[in-house]
Amino acid sequence: MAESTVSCIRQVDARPVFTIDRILGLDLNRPELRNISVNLYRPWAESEPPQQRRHTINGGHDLKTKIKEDEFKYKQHFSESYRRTLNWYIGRRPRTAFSSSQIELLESVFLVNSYPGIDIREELAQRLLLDEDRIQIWFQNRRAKLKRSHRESQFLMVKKTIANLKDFEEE
Amino acid sequence: MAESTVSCIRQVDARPVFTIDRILGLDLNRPELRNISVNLYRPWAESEPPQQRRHTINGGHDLKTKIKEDEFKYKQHFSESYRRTLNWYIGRRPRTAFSSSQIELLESVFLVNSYPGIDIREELAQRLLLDEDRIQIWFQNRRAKLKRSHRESQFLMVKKTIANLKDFEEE
DNA sequence: TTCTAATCTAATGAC
DNA sequence: GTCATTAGATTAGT
Repeated sequence: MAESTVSCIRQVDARPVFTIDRILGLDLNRPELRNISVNLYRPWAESEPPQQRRHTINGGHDLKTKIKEDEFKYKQHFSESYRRTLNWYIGRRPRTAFSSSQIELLESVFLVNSYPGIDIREELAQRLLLDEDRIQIWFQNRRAKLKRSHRESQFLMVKKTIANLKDFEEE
Repeated sequence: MAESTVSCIRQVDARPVFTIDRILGLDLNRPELRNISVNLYRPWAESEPPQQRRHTINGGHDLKTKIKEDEFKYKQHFSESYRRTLNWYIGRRPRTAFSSSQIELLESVFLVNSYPGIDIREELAQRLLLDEDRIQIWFQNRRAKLKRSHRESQFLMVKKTIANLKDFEEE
């Protein structure tokens, strides 16, 4: 179980009272405090990775930067398999391509209810042969898109109004 | 902000064809569901809402209690999604973007104590020039993140074990 | 390039 | 407090 991880933290936790100063005084660079790693759950990664499947908790930034550098370095030799490995390394789910019929159903549901509960999402997932997770993400992104379009139209309205005011002044 | 809410509702007004039967339960078009005003305390909202305050603090009731009561009263007329829309109309707190140095301190404190008491939270708030509220929320979300990663790694372990068992059987 | 699936996390409300 | 879910901001694939 995660018992070991938990107890590790509890151990540290168990110390009596901390002031910020004391915490700041701690040498966080000590090896036992660094490289606290976390196994990420990547269900779409089918086989065992060639490398260790570990990301440091807040190492995402450095990791990404490093990967970007490598990407630039090897850009001309960028093969599909290398990209796949990179993708796995970063740990991103492969992009799902919805079919037009799937989109059609999702859009028609969105028109009526842009916040489907778990029951509706599950039903949709079953009908469309997708994970419920994909459905949820789709609705999240769809709502963001709607909101964006509203913002943009509002902006246009304001711009128009201002333009009209200017015309009025010039008359 | 009001613009998006209004057009959200207008969309429903258009009454498109329903594809999933369960959605039919929602009828946001009923007039009695509209124009329900509940003014909440949103100190970060720049201007006062145009309506009168319907809830005032009086007697032994605090604002939250009173709002809860009214919410219960109207619950039968209140669809979940309408309530949500209403809340967003009233306004969320703008998302706080922590600086990397703020995150750094927060993380270093989290490493040794993931449940800081009010005294430490206040001290952190003072140092980081943030509200104590933000600190508390940050720790809540950080704990949730840690827990999630634990769950995920456990799941992965189970998957691995099962895979190993299969390999063993096939030998 | 644009559009959008995916990710991360601050904020919220239910319990 | 946890937990699920949201919005907002971003990253990255087609």
